[in-house]
Amino acid sequence: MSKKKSRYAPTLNDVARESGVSAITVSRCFRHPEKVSDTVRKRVMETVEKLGYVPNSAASALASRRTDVIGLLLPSLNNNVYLDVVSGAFDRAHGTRHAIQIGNHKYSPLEEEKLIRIFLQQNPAGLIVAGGEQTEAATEMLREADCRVVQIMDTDVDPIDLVIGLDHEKAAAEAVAGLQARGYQRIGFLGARMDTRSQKRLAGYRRVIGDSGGEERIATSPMPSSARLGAQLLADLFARYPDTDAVFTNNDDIALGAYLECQRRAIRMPEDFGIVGFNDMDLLEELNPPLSTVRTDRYRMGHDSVDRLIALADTARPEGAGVLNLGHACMWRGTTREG
Amino acid sequence: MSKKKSRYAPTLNDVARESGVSAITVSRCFRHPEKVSDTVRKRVMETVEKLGYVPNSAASALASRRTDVIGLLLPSLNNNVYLDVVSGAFDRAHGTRHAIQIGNHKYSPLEEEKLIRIFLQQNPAGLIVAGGEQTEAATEMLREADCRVVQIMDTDVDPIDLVIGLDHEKAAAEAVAGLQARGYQRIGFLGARMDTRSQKRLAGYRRVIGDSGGEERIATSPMPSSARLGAQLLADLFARYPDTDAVFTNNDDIALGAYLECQRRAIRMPEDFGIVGFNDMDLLEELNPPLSTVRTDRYRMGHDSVDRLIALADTARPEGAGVLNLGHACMWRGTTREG
DNA sequence: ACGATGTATGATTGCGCTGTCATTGGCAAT
DNA sequence: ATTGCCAATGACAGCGCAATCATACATCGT
Repeated sequence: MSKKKSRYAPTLNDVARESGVSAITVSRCFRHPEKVSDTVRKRVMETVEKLGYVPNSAASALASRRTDVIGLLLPSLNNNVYLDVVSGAFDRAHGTRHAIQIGNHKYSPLEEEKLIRIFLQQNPAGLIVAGGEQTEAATEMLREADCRVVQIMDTDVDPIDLVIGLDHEKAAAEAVAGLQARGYQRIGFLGARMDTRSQKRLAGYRRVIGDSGGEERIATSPMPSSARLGAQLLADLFARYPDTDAVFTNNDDIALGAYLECQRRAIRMPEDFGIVGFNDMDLLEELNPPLSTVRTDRYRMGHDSVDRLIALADTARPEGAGVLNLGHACMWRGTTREG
Repeated sequence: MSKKKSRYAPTLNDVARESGVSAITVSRCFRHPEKVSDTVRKRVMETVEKLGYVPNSAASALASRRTDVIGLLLPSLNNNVYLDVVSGAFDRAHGTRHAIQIGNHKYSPLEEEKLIRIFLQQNPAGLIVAGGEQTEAATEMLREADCRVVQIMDTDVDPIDLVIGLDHEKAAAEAVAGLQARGYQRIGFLGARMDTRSQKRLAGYRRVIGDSGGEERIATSPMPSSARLGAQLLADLFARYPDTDAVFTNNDDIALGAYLECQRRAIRMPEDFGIVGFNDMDLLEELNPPLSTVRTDRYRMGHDSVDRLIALADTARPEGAGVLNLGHACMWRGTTREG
């Protein structure tokens, strides 16, 4: 299975010679096609096809001091939420000259700072960062960066260029208020891996419970989310507050665990117990009864981030800033009573 | 929100001047640290730290004609199976100088060929490709490539360098035989998106059913997998073969759909009906009853691929080839009778 | 008809780094 | 002391491309 030395790959010069133009003209056919006459461009592109020429991105990056890479910094890759973001980002980048480069910092701000430094050194076309937990230094770097930065997931962060996300506290508050409106009175909160967004959802829960003079019933864990953990958290909550009649959960994994724990205990949903999850994973709707949850559009966060970055890439600096709230939707289904 | 021009980033020369050595020595501190004396390396690294120097990967790639990028070509990003692969790959690459670059060809061999061409042009440190559905041209490129290629997912493909996967047909055959051993006699197959691997699982099913003189009961769909589709496929199967007493499914999404459809129809599992899924998603075990399935180790496929590529990167060509079968394990749980 | 303006193309240069080969100095063997 | 060798370091060139400036030619208005 020995390998041949990779054959001499054609360069810009080869294409230029073959099509009887200068190298820079070939380069222009890729970078600034509008500056080349149709006849020449057509001829060059035929040669490109014929020789199987593919631009060397390293040389291009070195000479132009920029790349077509869009960095996507995520706190986790073990989570369906971020898979959807990734999926949206790749779908949008597909077929463009842009490539998505993922970085996974595993919820570590220090690791994130390191990744930001590395990514920025490569002069990316843009950077997408999830969440607002950067270190001082990281924020500073992003602010000074020579590329656009999109912050996704939350809306209540200090915008650098563009923010695309949703209001987690508001979404949580709506969900909890919705439970109350449906007649549930002793509502608990179940949460895992209490990162910033989870904290915001908890804050939303607290606000509504506080406003209505209710008692806070909270079970959380620093562990990553899972259905198993959701079941444990519900068991924990019942041990401390046996009369709890509903829970709002941090996310759908936890909700599913709570749901299954209720089934095990033969607790009737929605009559005797209500559950609302968060994110609206696909399978929830298939359950019997289908699980109520708060729908969020992670796919679009990834997709639109890349879309905006591509659109803004060659634009003058100042415009295009702001906050884009993708919103949320409470999906009241079978695990909650009629409103 | 206007941005400052990115400040002058320190280069190799800056570090060299600052630490009183030549540029090439600084370069060596990164690329070949063993060729630099401890004292000099320590001094250089302190300067690197002090100036916040980060190597310019484009310049490095151009000069050395190689990059530290490992390409990971996948057929989908909407699938937990590949998320696990990605997760494993990123975990292994984390903290090394290697970066993972994902490509998503959406089950299109032509798209895959295009991606392979683009990736190879960048002189990657290695390439990981999922599945064995390449075009002729793609296979040829991989064979001639100047880097190691790891083919993952399957084991029964023609190895280029290294193959890491499992035997889908055998795994399916074991699962179906296991159902028979547990007393199920009229076993169906449910499958979605019938890609190569799905076909192999179907082949395993057919072989066992054929060998035992049973009747094939197959419901498939070209659509992507989902719980909803699983429910539909089971309904379809029941419509055609009402006396079916078990199903082996293509994957866990389909299995989950079938499972929920059984619940809806109040079909008792495992007494009156058996289900075996494929892949062992986390949540299956939490169901009541827990879903039987075939465990596969996608995380390790991603992880070990990167591990081998890093280990082999600087190694002479010929060794390290072969097939690594990560195996599988039938998890007999609550949706199948005792054996 | 003439310069003014614009459009298409080319020549030169250097981006930051590393491969290659050359040089230096220290040390063991003779 | 001389030779040979190896480890440590340096000088230089060039990787493939695109920014910049220069040039040739066409088009237009007066």
